[in-house]
Amino acid sequence: MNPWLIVCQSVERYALRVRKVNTLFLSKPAIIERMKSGEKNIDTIRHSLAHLLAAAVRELYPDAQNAIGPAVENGFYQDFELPKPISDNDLPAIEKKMRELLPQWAEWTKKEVTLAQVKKEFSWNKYKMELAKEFAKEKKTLTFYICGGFVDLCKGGHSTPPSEIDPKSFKLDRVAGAYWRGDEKNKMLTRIYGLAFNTKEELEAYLKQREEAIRRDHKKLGPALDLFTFSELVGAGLPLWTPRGMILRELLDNFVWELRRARGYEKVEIPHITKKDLYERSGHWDKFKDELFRIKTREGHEFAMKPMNCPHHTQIYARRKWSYRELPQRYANTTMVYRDEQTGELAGLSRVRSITQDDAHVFCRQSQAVEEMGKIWDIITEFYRGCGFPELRIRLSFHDPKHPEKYLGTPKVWKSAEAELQKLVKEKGAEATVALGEAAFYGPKVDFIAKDSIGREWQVATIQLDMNMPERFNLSCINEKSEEERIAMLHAAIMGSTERFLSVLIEHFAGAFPLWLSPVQAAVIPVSDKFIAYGAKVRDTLQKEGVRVEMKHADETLGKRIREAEMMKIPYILVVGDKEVTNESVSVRHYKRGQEGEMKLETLAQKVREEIIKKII
RNA sequence: GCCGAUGUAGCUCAAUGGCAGAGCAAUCCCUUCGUAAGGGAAAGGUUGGAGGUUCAAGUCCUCUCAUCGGCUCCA
Repeated sequence: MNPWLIVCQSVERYALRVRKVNTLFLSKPAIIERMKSGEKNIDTIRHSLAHLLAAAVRELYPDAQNAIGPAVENGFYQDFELPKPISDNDLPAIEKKMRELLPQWAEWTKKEVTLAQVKKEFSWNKYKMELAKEFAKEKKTLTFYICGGFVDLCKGGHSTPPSEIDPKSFKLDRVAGAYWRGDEKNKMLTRIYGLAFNTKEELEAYLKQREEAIRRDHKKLGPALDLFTFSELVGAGLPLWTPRGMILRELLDNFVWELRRARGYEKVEIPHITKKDLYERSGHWDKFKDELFRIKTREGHEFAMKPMNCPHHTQIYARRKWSYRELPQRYANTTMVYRDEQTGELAGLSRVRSITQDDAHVFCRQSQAVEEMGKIWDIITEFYRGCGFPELRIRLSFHDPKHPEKYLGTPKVWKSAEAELQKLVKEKGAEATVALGEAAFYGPKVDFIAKDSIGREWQVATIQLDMNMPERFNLSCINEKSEEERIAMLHAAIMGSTERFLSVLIEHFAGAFPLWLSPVQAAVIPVSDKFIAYGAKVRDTLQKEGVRVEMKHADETLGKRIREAEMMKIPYILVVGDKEVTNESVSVRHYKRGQEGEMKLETLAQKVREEIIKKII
């Protein structure tokens, strides 16, 4: 297999894994195209630096075997099997060696070789040998690329001589583990990541952006703003929600519910456990048994914590026979699901074991499916607009017509559903990319991708058409001809996972939420405790308007109390003293707009109320 | 789960194998202040947990839990 393919596949898997769609990732053909063209570009520089890294490591650790080393987003990496583990602390020495070698790397030499020649040159390196044998089998030309006396088995893609690379434009970043060829069953290699850009300035800009991302990290900001916490006693991946965090969660959930209610959704509720029978029927027991938290009753019966809600919801639908006139049935349910994720995968709120889903399922005739999807679409766009993501990128995940066997349902059903989805996109005046082969086996999807304030893209919502569940649970309605008709089912989560959505939201706003979402919307600060009575009046007036407001007592200096309110990112800081008492006013300081001066209490209350209702960002 | 790193007071961080410390927060006292840190006192610890080496362990070793960066997986 071509090492580039391995790289590209792992890059794609990475993108999927974090469900973060990074525009900087090049598609597989694009990388290969650029490598082939040999044009001077950043990828060839990065690729060359990977060779240089291999050479430096081989000099410092003569027993090291280098595996593959491609260009990736922001830089490059090289995998090694090392006699002794190394850590980030060893990177400066390797980096120094790279810079030392750099001037000697003035020219690339390409040499076509036979398998015998590879065997001779790389007898010490089982990874290169494995690749070479495979290429030979596939009748590919084997090539050596030599630079600065360092020979590597490589497909090519080097234009700039490394000696021309600015030594300050690259930097070794970190050490990580990676499986040989990305396969869990294979040996774990040591991967050294490097950063590389065209210029020193670009590298510095990237490092700065990364710092910005760290500043916004929800794992730090969440506890700092007192939104959630973790406990070692409770366990990894099980966030605990504080009063302030709960305000946020409820506001978001109510918003979703408001949008749903207007479109005919009804609330349902389900237990968090079930007999295993439900998942045996749905097919999840077999396929996902490793990820189920299982429970054995004292009588020996096996139960499981629910990892999803659809099977439960199907049983609400299945409680009786339905006339086609009563469809669609739309069930909404915000509830937690539990998945036994691998500990190494858990990360803040982005990946947890107790996941809140704002889940909804629509049970409808197949002929109604696209119209219902349109309604969900509207909910999604309105919701995300209200949360500060005015523009969403849309991806239609369709089936791969070359492999009809991989999908449930007839090609005809797929074709017509997909054609209608295309029509829907047009009706909505949206643009969408079509991703063939990205559909679930049970139906096509519409995926929504949001861009955050520092340019990162996140897949946030999806609408899925499910032709599998109705089949497995024999869900139907009685149609006009008095026949049993198989229905369709839609999965309609808006936030998807509340936890994951909050992680994106916290980072998007760097914790400074829009007014309507702020757990505390205003802080009243009396200049001294002579003004506590008036402060209380201000607080009560705003509270009557539904504003979440706190008063900060005067046992600390004014400056300090303002600082505390600022650090908690409270939108309105209202200072009251002599002048304000006389004028029935407040002195307004806004967390984004700064000092706003004196304002009549009445005027402020009205203004704040309006800002909340209109969900101004 | 795998590779690597980290874990000291609520938070941020000190401490050659030799008496576990500072700032902030919390508490109490003084201060009553006009837009991002007023002053003082007292308190806060089984150094994540368990075991081991040593005259002596925060420091070295083993196991374990948690966190971070990756890998693998994800309905």
